[in-house]
Amino acid sequence: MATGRTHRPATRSRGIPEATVARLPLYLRALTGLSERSVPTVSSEELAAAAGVNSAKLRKDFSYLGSYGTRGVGYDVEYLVYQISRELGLTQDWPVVIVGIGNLGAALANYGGFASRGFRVAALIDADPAMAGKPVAGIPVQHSDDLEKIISENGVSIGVIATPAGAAQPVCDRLVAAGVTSILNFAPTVLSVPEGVDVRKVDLSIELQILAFHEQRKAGEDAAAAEAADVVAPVVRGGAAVDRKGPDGDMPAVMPA
Amino acid sequence: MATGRTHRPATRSRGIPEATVARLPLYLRALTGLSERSVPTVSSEELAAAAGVNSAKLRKDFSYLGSYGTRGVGYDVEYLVYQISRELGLTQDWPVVIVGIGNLGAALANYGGFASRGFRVAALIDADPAMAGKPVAGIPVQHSDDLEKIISENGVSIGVIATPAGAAQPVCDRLVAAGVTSILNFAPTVLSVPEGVDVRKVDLSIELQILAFHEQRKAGEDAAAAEAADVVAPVVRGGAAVDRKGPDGDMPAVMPA
DNA sequence: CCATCTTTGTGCACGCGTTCACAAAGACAT
DNA sequence: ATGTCTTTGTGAACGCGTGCACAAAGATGG
Ligand SMILES: NC(=O)c1ccc[n+]([C@@H]2O[C@H](COP(=O)([O-])OP(=O)(O)OC[C@H]3O[C@@H](n4cnc5c(N)ncnc54)[C@H](O)[C@@H]3O)[C@@H](O)[C@H]2O)c1
Ligand SMILES: NC(=O)c1ccc[n+]([C@@H]2O[C@H](COP(=O)([O-])OP(=O)(O)OC[C@H]3O[C@@H](n4cnc5c(N)ncnc54)[C@H](O)[C@@H]3O)[C@@H](O)[C@H]2O)c1
Repeated sequence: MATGRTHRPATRSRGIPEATVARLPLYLRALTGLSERSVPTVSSEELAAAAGVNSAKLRKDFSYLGSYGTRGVGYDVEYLVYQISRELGLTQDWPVVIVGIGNLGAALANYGGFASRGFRVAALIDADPAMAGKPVAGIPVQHSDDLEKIISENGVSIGVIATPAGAAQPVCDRLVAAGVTSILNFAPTVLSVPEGVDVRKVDLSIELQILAFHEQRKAGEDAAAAEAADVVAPVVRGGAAVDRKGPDGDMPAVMPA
Repeated sequence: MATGRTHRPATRSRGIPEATVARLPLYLRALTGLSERSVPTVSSEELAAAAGVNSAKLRKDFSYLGSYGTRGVGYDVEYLVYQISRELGLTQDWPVVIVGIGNLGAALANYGGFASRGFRVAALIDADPAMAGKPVAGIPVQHSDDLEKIISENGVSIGVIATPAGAAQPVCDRLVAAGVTSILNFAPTVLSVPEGVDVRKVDLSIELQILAFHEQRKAGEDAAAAEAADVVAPVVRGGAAVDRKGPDGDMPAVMPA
C-alpha cells in the first residue's frame, strides 16, 4: 500500500498484505492473553473468535507468514507469539519520541501500553520553555530546540506528534529531517512527507463523525419507513447565497443492491 | 456490519460506500479551512490536495452525494460544507458521554475538537468514588452508578470508553443496555455488541506495531539494497503535478470493529 | 496398518475500492 | 452563436480483500 504501485509486485511476492499486517497486532494481543493463561494450543476458530475476526481470514493471514499450524490440532501459542512478534519487528527495541506534551501527550506518556511491547519512550519534547525539565510520567520534558540532537543520539525512527494542528507540519518536517521515518499523528492535519516516510493518523473527530453518520441513518430508518415515497426534500440552505439544483436529481428511490 | 450478515445490505448505506463516508470528514475539514479564509470555490484538484487524496477519488466520492459541482468552475465551498455536514448528520447536536476519566479520558474531555462540530460532552462518568463531583474540563465527574440515568435523561446515543481494558466490556454492555448505539473504544479489547450497535476502536499500540513492521522492512531493504540494486526502482512518474508526494498518510488509523 | 476425525492451508469467485481516461457540461470570450 | 477552455461526473478496467468450500495433512483410535 505504501510504495510500489505502477511496478511489479516486487514487494508483494514476499510481502504481507497491508490488511493482514493491520490484523497481526490483534492476533498477537489475543495470543498473549492465551499465553498468560498457559493455553498451549488454539484452533483458528477459537483464536478468530478471541480476535473478533473470521476464522478463514485468520488462516489466510497466517498463511502469509508460513505454515505454522498443525492440522487436526491448531497453532502452538508460544510459537505463534514469537513468529508474529518477529514479523512485526517487536523482537527489537523501538525508541519513540513524543512531541507536544499537553493533555494528550501527557496521557500518552503515562500510557503503559508502550512498554508492554517493544516500544520505549526515549524522550518527551515540548516547545513550552516552562515545561522543560518538568517530569511527566517520570521522564523530564526536553525543549524542542534539542529535537534533532535527541533524535540522532537515541537513534529514534518513530515519532508521535501531539502538538496543536498548526505546529504539526513544522514539527513533522523537523522530525523527518532529523531521521524519523515513521510518524503517528494525533493532530487533525494532513501531513506532507517525502517518499519513504510512513504516516498514520489518529483522529478522534473523524471517528465521531463516522459514528454520527451511521447513527443518523439508524434514526432515519424508522422515519424512512413512514415517508418512504417522499421524494422532494426541501433543503433548507443556511448561509449559502448561491441557488442550486435540488438534490436527488435522478436518484432511484430504491438502489439496486 | 461488524459481524453477522443481515438480510439487508447494511454496508451500502444510501448508496454511499463506507470508504467514502470515512473520507467525508477529511473533506469537511479542508473545506472549513477554505471557508474561514473566505474562498468561494474550489476545484476537485485543489480540494483533493488539501485533503491529501486523489482528485478522481474525491470527485467520485462527491458523486455519491449528488451533482454539487459546476463544470469549468469547481465546487461552491459554503454549499459543499453544508451538504457534507448534513450527510454526516452534523447539523444536529450529538450528546456524548465519556466513561473512564483517567489520563486519556481527561485529555478527551479537555479536547476542544468535540464542540467544534456538533458533538457535546453531555457527561463524564467514572467508577472511582473519589472522582465524583470533581470537575474535569469544567464538567463534574459523575459516578457510574448513575450511568443508565445519565444516558436516558440526556438522550445519549454515542459513548466513548476510556476505561482499563478489563472494564471495557462490562461498561459497553451497560451503555448498550441503556440505549447507546454507537461506541468509540479506546481500551485495547475486542468489544462484543449486539446487532445494530456500531463500534469503532482507537488503539495506539496497534498503530505503533504497524509502523514498526514497515520500519523493520525499510531497514531490511536498506541492507539488501547494497547488492540488489534492481529492486530499488526510483519511481519517477511523468505527468504528475505533485512535487512533494504525500505517500499514504491517509490510511485511517482506526478501523471499524 | 487402516479408518476416521479434526483442522489447516488455499484455490476460487465475488464484491468493493481505486484509478484512468474521456465525453459532456458549463463558463467565458469574440 | 460559435468556439475554446476548464473542470466535472462517470464508465470501465483493474487490483485487493474477503469468505466459501474442500482437499490434504496429520492426529487419534482400533
Ligand atoms: N486531547 C485529545 O483528546 C485530543 C484528541 C484528538 C486529537 N487531539 C489533538 O492532539 C493535539 C494535542 O492535543 P492536546 O489536547 O494535548 O493539546 P494541548 O494544547 O494540551 O497540548 C499541546 C502541546 O503542544 C506543545 N507545542 C505547541 N507547539 C509545539 C511545537 N512547535 N513543538 C513542540 N511542542 C509544541 C504545547 O506547548 C502544548 O504542551 C491537538 O492537535 C489536538 O487537536 C487531541
Ligand atoms: N493513556 C493513553 O494514551 C492511552 C492510549 C491508548 C489506549 N489507552 C487505553 O485507554 C484506557 C484508559 O487509559 P488511561 O491511561 O486513561 O487509564 P487510567 O487508569 O488513567 O484511567 C482509567 C479510568 O477509568 C476508571 N474506571 C475503571 N473502571 C471503570 C468502570 N468500570 N467504569 C467507569 N470508570 C472506570 C478509573 O477510575 C480511571 O479513572 C486504557 O484501556 C488504556 O489501555 C490509553
